[in-house]
This record gives sequence, C-alpha cells and structure tokens, in this order.
Amino acid sequence: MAEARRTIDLLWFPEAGEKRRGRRPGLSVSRVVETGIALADAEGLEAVSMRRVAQELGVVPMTLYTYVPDKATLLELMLDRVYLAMTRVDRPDEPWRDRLAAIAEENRRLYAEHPWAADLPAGRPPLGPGLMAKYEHELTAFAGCGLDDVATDAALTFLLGFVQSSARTAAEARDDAGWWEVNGPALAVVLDEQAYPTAARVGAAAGEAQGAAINPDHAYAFGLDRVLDGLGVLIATQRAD
Amino acid sequence: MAEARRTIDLLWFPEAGEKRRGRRPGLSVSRVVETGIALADAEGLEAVSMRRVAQELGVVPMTLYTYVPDKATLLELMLDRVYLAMTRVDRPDEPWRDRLAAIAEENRRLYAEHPWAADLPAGRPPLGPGLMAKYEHELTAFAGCGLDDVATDAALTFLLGFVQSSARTAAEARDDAGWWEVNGPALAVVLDEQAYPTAARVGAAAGEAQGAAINPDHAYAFGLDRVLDGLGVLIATQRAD
DNA sequence: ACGGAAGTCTGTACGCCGTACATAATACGG
DNA sequence: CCGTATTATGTACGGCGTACAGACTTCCGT
Repeated sequence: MAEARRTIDLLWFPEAGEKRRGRRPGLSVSRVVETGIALADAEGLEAVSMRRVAQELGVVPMTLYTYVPDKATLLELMLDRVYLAMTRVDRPDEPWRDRLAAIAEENRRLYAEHPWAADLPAGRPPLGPGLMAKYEHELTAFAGCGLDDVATDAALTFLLGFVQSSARTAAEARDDAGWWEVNGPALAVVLDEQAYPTAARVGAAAGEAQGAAINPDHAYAFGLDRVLDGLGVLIATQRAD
Repeated sequence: MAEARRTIDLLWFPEAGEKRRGRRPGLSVSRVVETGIALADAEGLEAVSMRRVAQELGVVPMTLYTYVPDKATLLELMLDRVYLAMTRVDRPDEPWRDRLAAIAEENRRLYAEHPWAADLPAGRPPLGPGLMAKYEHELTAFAGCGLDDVATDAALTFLLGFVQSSARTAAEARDDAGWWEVNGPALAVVLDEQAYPTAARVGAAAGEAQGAAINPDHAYAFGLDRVLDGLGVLIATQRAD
C-alpha cells in the first residue's frame, strides 16, 4: 500500500509541490487517475493494468511509478475521484425517508456509471476529499431523525452497504446474461427429483415473475423498501424517547 | 467458464464415471477441491493458484486440468462444497424472527470459517447440491410469514446479501488492522479545518464508541436488527391481508 | 558559465499467473 | 500383445506488478 503519508498527499494535493529542478513532467497524477477511470468505465476493472494505462498515455509502464506509488494506490485515487464527482443535492425540507432514498439513489447512480467502484474494497476507504465530501453530505440526510452520532454512522453504513451489495449483484447478473439459458436444460435433469420441493417451486415462481433468474432492479427496489422500513422502526423508537 | 454441462456434472457427480481404461487417477475432483478450500482457509483466496494447489498435492500444475476444466470452475466447486458442509437446523416452532436470525447466523458462521467465500461472486451461484440444500433449508425458514413465493425469494436474497456484505467488510477490516493508527496523524493535518464539521464529529463519536474506526461486530448486530425490522414491516402487512 | 543535484523517463529483468499444446507413461479390452 | 483410452508431465506463451540501473532533462548555486 506504499507509505501512508504519500497516499494522503496524493489524495489531497494531487498536483502539489512545485518541483524546481529536473525534467518537466509529461504527465500528472490527475491524468493517470482519469485514464484509469476511463479505462475501467469502458472495459472494466480487469482491463486496468499498469501496462495498459501506460499504453493509453503513450508512455512506458514504469513511468507511471513516478506519479503513483503502486497500483493499489492508483485504484484508491480513482475511487476518491469518482466520489468527488458525484452530484450531491441536500434536501433539508423533504421527509427523512425521501432524503435517505435520495442518498441511496445517488450511490446507485455512481455504481451505474462506474460499476467497477462496487468491486473495490469499501472497508478501508480512501480518506480523500471525495469520500469526505460524500460522507459529510450523506450524514446531513440523517439530521432530525433523532439518531445519535453512533447510530447515524451505523445507519449510513447499513444503507450504503445495501446499495453496494446490490450494485455488485447487478454487475454479476450483467456479465452472466444468457447463463441460465445455457445451463437450464442440464439442470432440469438433476433437479426435478422431488429432492428440493420448495426450492424448485419458489425458484420457478421468482424466475417467472422477474423474467429472469435474477432481476437486479427488482432486488434493489425490494431491498431499499426493507432498508428504509427497518431504519424507520429505529427512528420511530428514538423519536419517542 | 468451460462447458456448462461439464461443470454441472462435476458439481453433482464429483466421482462419477467408472473409467475402464487408462492409467489410474492419482487424484480426484474432491481432493483437488478440498485442497483448494484448505489453502483458501489458511492463506486466503489469493493464495489459491493452480500452481500452488498442484504443489500442495505433489503434482505438476497441468495435472489439475485433468480433474477440473479451469480455475473459475474450481472456485465454484469449492463454494458449493462449503455450502454443502454447513450445519442446517430447521426451527419450525420458533417465531419467524428467530428463524431468520438463525439463517443469518448460519451464513455468518460460514463466512467466519471461510472468509474467502464472501469474495466469490454470489450472483451466478454454483447450482450444485450445496447451494440447493442451502436454498431449500433457508426458504423453509420463511414458512408461515405470509409472503408469496416471489416475496420470499426476494426477502431471502435481501437477508443473504446483508450477511455477505457484512462479511466482506469484516474481512477488509481484519486486513487493515492498524491502518488508522498509521494514517490518523497525517489525516488530522488535513481534516480539522472546519470543512467537514458533521463528518468529523460523527466519525470521532463512532470511532470512540466502537474502539475502532470500523467495528464489524457492531455493524452486523445493528444491521441485522434493521433487516429483521424491515422484513417485519412487510410480514405484518402481508399477514393483515 | 558550468558542474552537480534533482527530478523524469526508459529498458531490462524477475517471479508470479492461467493454460494451450505436444508428449510420455500407464492400464485395460480385444 | 497390441491398440486405445486415460492420466501425468514438460515446455511455452502472453499477461501481470514492479525492482533496479541507467539515460535524459532542467534548474540552482557557485
């Protein structure tokens, strides 16, 4: 992960440090990061290799290491950058449920535009300006819900976890389009032997209702309602206190 | 992903086909799969390479391809196998909330014992005996909730998605132990400039309350309560119909 | 004006990865 | 006992991240 301090500096001051001496840089951290994002958007995260990004920039692979300490850091920078670019709308006058739904929708759009972002570890996030702006904005949506700071943070984590999880599932479903058509026949041979009555019935019903084995849009809509209902129960009790 | 049919056969009949002619196999699909699981348990998913699994079995890498068409299929077989090995307890006499909490706990234990399982795509699952047994068992926990088949499937997907998401976060937090101690000082320099008042306050409160920046156990407990509350709202309305 | 320092760029190389392909070794059916 | 089916091996290709050494360019201090 390279030196932590270096990463922090790159996040917050991507063009910092007026270098006095030496050859003028032909690239910049931002250009490298943007190229990585464009590549990931167009061809997926697995297309983002140091060699490929370098090629895209017309430079030899090792040159990137002048701007970025390693690939893991590059990915962090990419993630913070797309966080920073999200459009954020505060909705102080709307009811809490609409505010939280809007937060979810903002994140859903992020993952729609940058599906690779859902595959990056969100656990140790890049604590850059993008994440901070995002976190600050999203916390304000919980204002007036009666939750204390700890509960607010937990609730936001819960909400964001759901959206990311949905996005991952959606991305997988996209990749696997047509899988069921191919495997269905072979499976039928194995399955219809009464061994799994409930599974067969429910699976068939769900598949038929959704027009596919997995319907990410339906899963998202269903899940979001449950998430908001669940948070609503908590909010109701807290407000009653 | 190899031929679909081949994969199905491997899932359901791992030791099939009494071969008459030819050299006796020195290995078996099960041994390969079990070695992969042991390796992933001990050293993580990134340690599971064809070369490494082969070495563990005292064989040259290419030999594995006699038993398994490719690495992706091996991972699917590993996943279905740990699904099959889960201990499943039906609880027909307990209230629905306890039943669903037990399902969540079973999955949580799975990911505790095999953290790598949370990193495998659950979107196009390995439709083997393990997943089927798991699915059948977990569906029965929803009996008597008043949900129709489609809603039951969606509710289960929602519940499992939460547990997997939590497990992933927990695994990341485990890897990043000590990260905050290293980065905290550098971050302080950047953060306390009133730019992010809410974020700074809530982040500090949450971190202090949990003894760490991220507390997976707390996040799981909090989230599970919200998940069950959310499903409870749905169940209440369905039963009222 | 110029030599050295600091910074940027490049080429080569190492050890990994998944796996295609050709070949050798083994064991049974006829 | 030969042919054939099956398993095992060795070699090789194209990818990956990046360590390292050296070349090139620019500015500062003298």
